[in-house]
Amino acid sequence: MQETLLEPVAKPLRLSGARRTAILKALADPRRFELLQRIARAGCPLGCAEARAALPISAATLSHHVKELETAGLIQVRREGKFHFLTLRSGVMQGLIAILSALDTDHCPQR
Amino acid sequence: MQETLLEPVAKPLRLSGARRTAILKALADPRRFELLQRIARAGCPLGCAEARAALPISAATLSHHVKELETAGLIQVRREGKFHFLTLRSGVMQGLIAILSALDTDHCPQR
DNA sequence: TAATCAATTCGATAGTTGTCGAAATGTCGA
DNA sequence: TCGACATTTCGACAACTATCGAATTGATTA
Repeated sequence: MQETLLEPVAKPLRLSGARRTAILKALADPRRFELLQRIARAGCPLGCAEARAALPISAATLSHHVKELETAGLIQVRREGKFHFLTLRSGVMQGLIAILSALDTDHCPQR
Repeated sequence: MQETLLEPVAKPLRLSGARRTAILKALADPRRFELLQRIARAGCPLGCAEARAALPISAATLSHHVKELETAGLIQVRREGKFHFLTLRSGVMQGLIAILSALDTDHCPQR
Protein backbone atom coordinates (compact mmCIF):
# COMPACT_ATOMS: atom_id res chain seq x y z
CA MET A 1 0.00 0.00 0.00
CA GLN A 2 1.40 3.35 -0.95
CA GLU A 3 0.20 6.90 -0.95
CA THR A 4 -3.47 6.37 -0.35
CA LEU A 5 -3.88 8.00 3.02
CA LEU A 6 -4.68 11.57 2.20
CA GLU A 7 -6.49 11.02 -1.06
CA PRO A 8 -9.99 12.42 -0.89
CA VAL A 9 -11.16 9.87 -3.40
CA ALA A 10 -9.69 6.39 -3.49
CA LYS A 11 -9.60 4.03 -6.45
CA PRO A 12 -12.43 1.58 -6.69
CA LEU A 13 -11.75 -1.51 -4.62
CA ARG A 14 -12.29 -4.95 -6.00
CA LEU A 15 -15.00 -6.53 -3.90
CA SER A 16 -15.70 -10.20 -3.34
CA GLY A 17 -19.25 -11.48 -3.55
CA ALA A 18 -19.52 -11.80 0.19
CA ARG A 19 -18.20 -8.31 0.70
CA ARG A 20 -20.58 -6.94 -1.88
CA THR A 21 -23.49 -8.55 -0.05
CA ALA A 22 -22.33 -7.20 3.30
CA ILE A 23 -22.08 -3.70 1.89
CA LEU A 24 -25.50 -3.85 0.25
CA LYS A 25 -27.04 -5.12 3.48
CA ALA A 26 -25.39 -2.30 5.37
CA LEU A 27 -26.78 0.23 2.90
CA ALA A 28 -30.24 -1.30 2.90
CA ASP A 29 -31.16 0.01 6.33
CA PRO A 30 -32.60 3.54 6.16
CA ARG A 31 -30.99 4.64 9.42
CA ARG A 32 -27.59 3.46 8.35
CA PHE A 33 -27.99 5.18 5.02
CA GLU A 34 -29.04 8.38 6.71
CA LEU A 35 -26.00 8.09 8.93
CA LEU A 36 -23.73 7.70 5.94
CA GLN A 37 -25.26 10.76 4.34
CA ARG A 38 -24.63 12.75 7.49
CA ILE A 39 -21.04 11.66 7.55
CA ALA A 40 -20.64 12.55 3.90
CA ARG A 41 -22.06 16.01 4.41
CA ALA A 42 -20.37 16.72 7.70
CA GLY A 43 -17.15 18.26 6.42
CA CYS A 44 -16.06 14.96 7.74
CA PRO A 45 -15.17 13.25 10.95
CA LEU A 46 -18.57 13.06 12.56
CA GLY A 47 -18.83 12.64 16.31
CA CYS A 48 -21.19 10.04 17.67
CA ALA A 49 -23.02 12.71 19.64
CA GLU A 50 -23.92 14.49 16.41
CA ALA A 51 -24.86 11.20 14.85
CA ARG A 52 -27.14 10.43 17.73
CA ALA A 53 -28.74 13.82 17.62
CA ALA A 54 -29.53 13.24 13.96
CA LEU A 55 -31.16 9.85 14.38
CA PRO A 56 -34.06 8.98 16.65
CA ILE A 57 -32.42 5.90 18.11
CA SER A 58 -30.85 4.82 21.36
CA ALA A 59 -27.12 4.77 22.02
CA ALA A 60 -27.13 0.99 21.92
CA THR A 61 -28.75 0.95 18.51
CA LEU A 62 -26.38 3.57 17.15
CA SER A 63 -23.44 1.53 18.37
CA HIS A 64 -24.88 -1.48 16.56
CA HIS A 65 -25.25 0.39 13.29
CA VAL A 66 -21.80 1.92 13.52
CA LYS A 67 -20.36 -1.52 13.95
CA GLU A 68 -22.27 -2.80 10.92
CA LEU A 69 -20.95 0.03 8.77
CA GLU A 70 -17.45 -0.49 10.07
CA THR A 71 -17.56 -4.25 9.52
CA ALA A 72 -18.77 -3.73 5.98
CA GLY A 73 -15.81 -1.41 5.53
CA LEU A 74 -17.96 1.55 4.60
CA ILE A 75 -16.67 3.76 7.38
CA GLN A 76 -13.61 4.12 9.51
CA VAL A 77 -13.88 4.83 13.20
CA ARG A 78 -11.15 6.89 14.78
CA ARG A 79 -11.25 6.31 18.51
CA GLU A 80 -9.89 9.16 20.54
CA GLY A 81 -10.39 8.55 24.18
CA LYS A 82 -13.98 8.99 25.13
CA PHE A 83 -15.08 10.02 21.68
CA HIS A 84 -15.31 8.26 18.37
CA PHE A 85 -15.25 9.93 15.00
CA LEU A 86 -16.67 8.50 11.82
CA THR A 87 -15.34 8.95 8.31
CA LEU A 88 -16.20 7.41 4.97
CA ARG A 89 -14.02 4.94 3.14
CA SER A 90 -14.67 6.04 -0.38
CA GLY A 91 -12.87 3.28 -2.28
CA VAL A 92 -15.49 0.82 -1.16
CA MET A 93 -18.35 2.83 -2.55
CA GLN A 94 -16.56 3.17 -5.85
CA GLY A 95 -16.03 -0.56 -5.91
CA LEU A 96 -19.71 -1.15 -5.38
CA ILE A 97 -20.61 1.32 -8.07
CA ALA A 98 -18.30 -0.49 -10.47
CA ILE A 99 -20.10 -3.76 -9.79
CA LEU A 100 -23.52 -2.20 -10.21
CA SER A 101 -22.49 -0.53 -13.43
CA ALA A 102 -21.47 -3.89 -14.82
CA LEU A 103 -25.01 -5.08 -14.22
CA ASP A 104 -26.22 -2.31 -16.41
CA THR A 105 -23.70 -2.04 -19.20
CA ASP A 106 -24.15 -5.65 -20.22
CA HIS A 107 -27.48 -4.47 -21.41
CA CYS A 108 -29.19 -6.35 -24.15
CA PRO A 109 -30.04 -5.25 -27.68
CA GLN A 110 -33.65 -5.96 -26.71
CA ARG A 111 -34.08 -9.25 -28.48
CA MET B 1 -14.50 5.32 -19.87
CA GLN B 2 -15.63 6.12 -23.37
CA GLU B 3 -19.09 7.48 -23.75
CA THR B 4 -21.39 4.96 -25.26
CA LEU B 5 -23.59 5.19 -28.27
CA LEU B 6 -24.81 1.69 -28.79
CA GLU B 7 -26.31 0.78 -25.49
CA PRO B 8 -29.96 1.29 -24.73
CA VAL B 9 -29.04 2.74 -21.35
CA ALA B 10 -31.82 4.78 -19.89
CA LYS B 11 -31.41 8.05 -18.05
CA PRO B 12 -30.95 7.77 -14.33
CA LEU B 13 -34.26 7.80 -12.52
CA ARG B 14 -34.80 9.98 -9.50
CA LEU B 15 -35.48 7.64 -6.61
CA SER B 16 -37.31 8.35 -3.38
CA GLY B 17 -35.83 7.23 -0.11
CA ALA B 18 -38.30 4.39 0.22
CA ARG B 19 -37.58 3.24 -3.31
CA ARG B 20 -33.87 3.42 -2.71
CA THR B 21 -34.25 1.23 0.35
CA ALA B 22 -36.39 -1.27 -1.52
CA ILE B 23 -33.82 -1.52 -4.28
CA LEU B 24 -30.92 -1.94 -1.91
CA LYS B 25 -32.81 -4.66 -0.04
CA ALA B 26 -33.53 -6.41 -3.29
CA LEU B 27 -29.86 -6.28 -4.25
CA ALA B 28 -28.69 -7.41 -0.83
CA ASP B 29 -29.76 -11.01 -1.33
CA PRO B 30 -27.05 -13.06 -3.06
CA ARG B 31 -29.51 -15.15 -5.05
CA ARG B 32 -31.33 -12.14 -6.35
CA PHE B 33 -28.06 -10.52 -7.27
CA GLU B 34 -26.94 -13.64 -9.08
CA LEU B 35 -30.24 -13.65 -10.89
CA LEU B 36 -29.77 -10.06 -12.00
CA GLN B 37 -26.32 -10.89 -13.28
CA ARG B 38 -27.73 -13.75 -15.27
CA ILE B 39 -30.34 -11.52 -16.79
CA ALA B 40 -27.73 -8.92 -17.62
CA ARG B 41 -25.50 -11.47 -19.33
CA ALA B 42 -28.24 -13.37 -21.06
CA GLY B 43 -28.42 -11.43 -24.29
CA CYS B 44 -31.59 -10.47 -22.56
CA PRO B 45 -35.05 -11.74 -21.94
CA LEU B 46 -34.28 -14.60 -19.63
CA GLY B 47 -36.80 -17.40 -19.25
CA CYS B 48 -37.70 -18.60 -15.80
CA ALA B 49 -36.59 -22.07 -16.70
CA GLU B 50 -33.07 -20.83 -17.38
CA ALA B 51 -33.17 -18.81 -14.23
CA ARG B 52 -34.16 -21.82 -12.25
CA ALA B 53 -31.46 -23.95 -13.78
CA ALA B 54 -28.91 -21.36 -12.73
CA LEU B 55 -29.99 -21.12 -9.11
CA PRO B 56 -30.29 -23.98 -6.65
CA ILE B 57 -33.72 -22.98 -5.43
CA SER B 58 -37.26 -24.22 -5.75
CA ALA B 59 -39.82 -22.77 -8.12
CA ALA B 60 -41.66 -21.20 -5.23
CA THR B 61 -38.55 -19.41 -4.03
CA LEU B 62 -37.68 -18.22 -7.51
CA SER B 63 -41.16 -16.83 -7.89
CA HIS B 64 -40.71 -14.99 -4.62
CA HIS B 65 -37.42 -13.44 -5.71
CA VAL B 66 -38.73 -12.47 -9.11
CA LYS B 67 -41.56 -10.66 -7.45
CA GLU B 68 -39.18 -8.83 -5.14
CA LEU B 69 -37.08 -7.67 -8.07
CA GLU B 70 -40.15 -6.64 -9.99
CA THR B 71 -41.64 -4.76 -7.05
CA ALA B 72 -38.38 -2.90 -6.56
CA GLY B 73 -38.58 -2.00 -10.22
CA LEU B 74 -35.26 -3.60 -11.06
CA ILE B 75 -36.68 -5.94 -13.65
CA GLN B 76 -39.60 -6.14 -15.97
CA VAL B 77 -41.52 -9.36 -16.46
CA ARG B 78 -43.04 -9.98 -19.84
CA ARG B 79 -45.72 -12.61 -19.46
CA GLU B 80 -46.39 -14.63 -22.57
CA GLY B 81 -48.82 -17.36 -21.91
CA LYS B 82 -47.25 -20.07 -19.88
CA PHE B 83 -43.81 -18.48 -19.85
CA HIS B 84 -42.37 -15.40 -18.26
CA PHE B 85 -39.34 -13.49 -19.48
CA LEU B 86 -37.17 -11.25 -17.39
CA THR B 87 -35.40 -8.09 -18.48
CA LEU B 88 -33.52 -5.37 -16.66
CA ARG B 89 -34.80 -1.87 -16.16
CA SER B 90 -31.58 0.00 -16.47
CA GLY B 91 -32.70 3.48 -15.51
CA VAL B 92 -33.24 2.32 -11.96
CA MET B 93 -29.70 1.07 -11.55
CA GLN B 94 -28.38 4.36 -12.89
CA GLY B 95 -30.54 6.19 -10.40
CA LEU B 96 -29.12 4.16 -7.57
CA ILE B 97 -25.59 4.73 -8.77
CA ALA B 98 -26.25 8.45 -8.84
CA ILE B 99 -27.35 8.37 -5.21
CA LEU B 100 -24.38 6.31 -4.14
CA SER B 101 -21.99 8.59 -6.00
CA ALA B 102 -23.35 11.54 -4.08
CA LEU B 103 -22.37 9.79 -0.88
CA ASP B 104 -18.84 9.69 -2.12
CA THR B 105 -18.24 12.98 -3.86
CA ASP B 106 -19.04 15.04 -0.77
CA HIS B 107 -15.81 13.71 0.52
CA CYS B 108 -13.99 15.56 3.25
CA PRO B 109 -10.57 17.23 3.19
CA GLN B 110 -9.58 14.78 5.95
CA ARG B 111 -8.84 17.32 8.60
C1' DT C 1 -62.42 -32.44 -21.97
C1' DA C 2 -58.51 -34.19 -19.68
C1' DA C 3 -53.67 -34.19 -18.95
C1' DT C 4 -49.61 -31.53 -18.58
C1' DC C 5 -46.63 -27.99 -17.65
C1' DA C 6 -45.27 -23.10 -15.82
C1' DA C 7 -45.82 -20.19 -12.38
C1' DT C 8 -48.09 -18.46 -8.10
C1' DT C 9 -50.07 -18.71 -3.59
C1' DC C 10 -50.46 -20.71 0.93
C1' DG C 11 -48.86 -22.21 5.39
C1' DA C 12 -45.20 -23.31 8.13
C1' DT C 13 -40.56 -22.95 9.82
C1' DA C 14 -35.90 -21.47 10.76
C1' DG C 15 -32.80 -17.84 10.77
C1' DT C 16 -31.76 -12.96 10.72
C1' DT C 17 -32.05 -8.29 12.31
C1' DG C 18 -33.47 -3.75 14.46
C1' DT C 19 -34.60 -2.20 18.70
C1' DC C 20 -34.41 -1.24 23.55
C1' DG C 21 -33.14 -1.05 28.71
C1' DA C 22 -29.89 -2.44 31.84
C1' DA C 23 -25.42 -3.56 33.00
C1' DA C 24 -20.58 -3.30 31.92
C1' DT C 25 -16.46 -1.12 30.14
C1' DG C 26 -13.58 2.61 29.40
C1' DT C 27 -12.07 7.63 29.70
C1' DC C 28 -11.38 11.87 31.71
C1' DG C 29 -11.56 15.62 35.18
C1' DA C 30 -11.96 17.00 39.95
C1' DT D 1 -10.05 7.77 44.02
C1' DC D 2 -14.55 9.15 42.80
C1' DG D 3 -18.10 10.53 39.77
C1' DA D 4 -19.72 11.88 35.28
C1' DC D 5 -19.92 10.82 30.67
C1' DA D 6 -19.32 8.00 26.03
C1' DT D 7 -19.66 3.81 24.12
C1' DT D 8 -20.27 -1.22 24.11
C1' DT D 9 -22.13 -5.59 25.45
C1' DC D 10 -25.85 -8.46 27.01
C1' DG D 11 -30.36 -10.42 26.96
C1' DA D 12 -34.65 -10.24 25.23
C1' DC D 13 -38.26 -9.50 21.98
C1' DA D 14 -40.83 -8.40 17.74
C1' DA D 15 -40.71 -8.05 12.93
C1' DC D 16 -39.12 -9.58 8.80
C1' DT D 17 -37.46 -12.88 5.28
C1' DA D 18 -35.68 -16.94 2.72
C1' DT D 19 -36.99 -21.31 2.10
C1' DC D 20 -39.70 -25.37 1.14
C1' DG D 21 -43.69 -28.70 -0.06
C1' DA D 22 -48.30 -28.80 -1.16
C1' DA D 23 -52.20 -26.94 -3.21
C1' DT D 24 -53.77 -23.76 -6.76
C1' DT D 25 -54.28 -21.07 -10.93
C1' DG D 26 -53.74 -20.56 -15.71
C1' DA D 27 -52.27 -21.84 -20.42
C1' DT D 28 -51.20 -25.25 -23.90
C1' DT D 29 -51.79 -29.58 -26.10
C1' DA D 30 -53.46 -34.26 -26.80
